[in-house]
Amino acid sequence: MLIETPGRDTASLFAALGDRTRLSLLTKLSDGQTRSIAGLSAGTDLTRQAITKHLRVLEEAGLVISSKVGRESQFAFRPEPIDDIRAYLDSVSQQWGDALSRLRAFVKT
Amino acid sequence: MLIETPGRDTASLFAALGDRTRLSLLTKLSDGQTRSIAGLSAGTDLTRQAITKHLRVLEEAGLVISSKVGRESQFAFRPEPIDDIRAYLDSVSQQWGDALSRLRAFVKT
DNA sequence: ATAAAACGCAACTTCCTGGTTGCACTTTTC
DNA sequence: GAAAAGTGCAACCAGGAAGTTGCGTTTTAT
Repeated sequence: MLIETPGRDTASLFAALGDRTRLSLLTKLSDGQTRSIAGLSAGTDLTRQAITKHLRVLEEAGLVISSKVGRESQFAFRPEPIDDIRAYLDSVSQQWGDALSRLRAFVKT
Repeated sequence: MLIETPGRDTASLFAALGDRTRLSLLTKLSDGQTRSIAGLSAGTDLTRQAITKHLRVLEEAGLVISSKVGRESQFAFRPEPIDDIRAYLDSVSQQWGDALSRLRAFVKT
């Protein structure tokens, strides 16, 4: 059987999560509450602009969605891409598990 | 309840996976077979050195382990960190799920 | 109607990343 | 023992990422 090469978007997904600030933003938003940029910047030692950039990265990865409400733009968590990541982890884990099984069978012989 | 901020190493784990080349290397190695740098470089359009650098990144993240055997260094998949990633995804998903539950309960009232 | 809040855009800086090349070193192989 | 295979190390380069500052625009509040 062919080894399935992971899609390019899977890598970008991981890359979007590969930053402490973004990870923390996503963790906050995962409680289902919608937050503005100012709200997400409060309590951070970063600039509002920096937070904005990170949010755009998360949005491009599909992990977050934004909509303008009045003068502020609200961001919300979007869980769908998480499944893609799980799918990759599962495929890797399964291959690894299969290898272990074969190894055990071989040793027992 | 406090929102648990993800550890800094979780971010580096994601970062290590946030590259197509590294993702592909890890996918190959996840079949349990040990491979040399030359073996992993074969079939790639990249230099052996580039592959080496990627392998070092994976190794620092703990996703791979290496050992010198004669003149070549063998790399093997290391599944433990995968659980850390799953743990993060689960925590995020659970928070999200809880939020949905509360929302449904509220609407039904 | 003014002031303040919340944001977008753009320029700029700094640092990291992905990648290459060149060379030296150690093991194998013939 | 000489050639070839497999690496490691260091320098170097281009481009992208993270972050800041400055300024203009649109809403909201007083």
